[in-house]
Amino acid sequence: MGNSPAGEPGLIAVIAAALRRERERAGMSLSELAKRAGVAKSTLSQIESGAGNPGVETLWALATALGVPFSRLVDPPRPATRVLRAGEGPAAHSEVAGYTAALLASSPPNARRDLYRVTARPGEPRLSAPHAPGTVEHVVLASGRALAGPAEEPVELRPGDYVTYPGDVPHIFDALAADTSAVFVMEHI
Amino acid sequence: MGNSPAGEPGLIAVIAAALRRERERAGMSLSELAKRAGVAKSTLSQIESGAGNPGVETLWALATALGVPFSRLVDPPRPATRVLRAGEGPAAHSEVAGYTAALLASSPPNARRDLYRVTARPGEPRLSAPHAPGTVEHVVLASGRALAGPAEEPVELRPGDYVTYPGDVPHIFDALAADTSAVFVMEHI
DNA sequence: GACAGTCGTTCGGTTTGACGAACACCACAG
DNA sequence: CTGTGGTGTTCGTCAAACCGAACGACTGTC
Repeated sequence: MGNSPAGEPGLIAVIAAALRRERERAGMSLSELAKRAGVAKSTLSQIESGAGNPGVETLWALATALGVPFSRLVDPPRPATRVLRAGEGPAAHSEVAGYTAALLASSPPNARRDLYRVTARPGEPRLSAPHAPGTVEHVVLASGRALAGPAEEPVELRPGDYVTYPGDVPHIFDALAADTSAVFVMEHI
Repeated sequence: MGNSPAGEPGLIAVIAAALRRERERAGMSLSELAKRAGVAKSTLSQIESGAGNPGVETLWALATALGVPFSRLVDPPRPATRVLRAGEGPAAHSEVAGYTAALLASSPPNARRDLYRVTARPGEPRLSAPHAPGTVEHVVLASGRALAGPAEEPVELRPGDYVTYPGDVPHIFDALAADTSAVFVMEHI
């Protein structure tokens, strides 16, 4: 099951560390967490010590007992300070007539939540095909005016307005004024 | 391991469905996926049929072979359309002299990623104490001018500028012009 | 000091997940 | 009709995850 490219900690090591970290953050003892999760504390002890390959139900029980999402136990963190100026062309950006989308940030692995800056010219509505099921989009209008949301029932936005909607249906972003810009957050849940 | 509140599908059923869905979306046969992931196809067959409690390493191998994040196999989706107007006071908002922060969206359980809209008046810098370790903040300036980032080395932002930095150190947001507003994304990774 | 209450660890026994081979099924080439 | 290559399934074996109990260590309380 070669998923440990030498340098990396390895999956179960990550889980072990995350589990202990979250447990201590929650101020629980090993015994207490084991009891709450309905797991033998011997099992929990072994998992935290990095032994073996726990079953998903076991891990799930522990995660919910800790009150944290499952993914926090498997995806490690990662910080850093980064600046991107208004004009700069970032990692990835798409551009069609009068519409530019700049990818500001995305979370590994395989991008679960992406942050975009969008600018659009009026008169050229941007219709997006449905994304993967479970996707959700958030839009905050920074300037101008726009029509955004599901294609069937878009919402008119003014600066500061916010709308969220499922991303797995066709959706639209249509600038109604010059200098229209917005911040997009796209979650892949 | 009572994690199936009657109405819900149950964890392993969710995994089974998600696995089959993702596999078919990737256009892979059961045999092919099994081989790529280094898993016996009998094992994969049983998992997809909803049998038993697969190990995390097995699931991880399948997820990476499918090219999808681990969490997509365990966390089911959830949509909804919601609008919040610029002036509206939403779910939660803090307000100190000349500084308002409105919580636009947060992801359950226990908020892993929050979306804020912030407006600030110049001359009243907002210094935030460190958040939980692993927190990361993203800021996109919508209007005005501001100094934002880690307290030791803030960055001057103009409309459209973007900065990201660790949230577990003291950080600052200082408006430099009237009508300064920004969009905040706070991740708890 | 003796006791009760934690903490987290280690030790047999039972349950069960992962494996490989054999299986039935279908499609197509010969 | 008989291979040959593909699908996804079921079977028996073995390793291991999970469990409960027993363990030593450490902290109070009477």
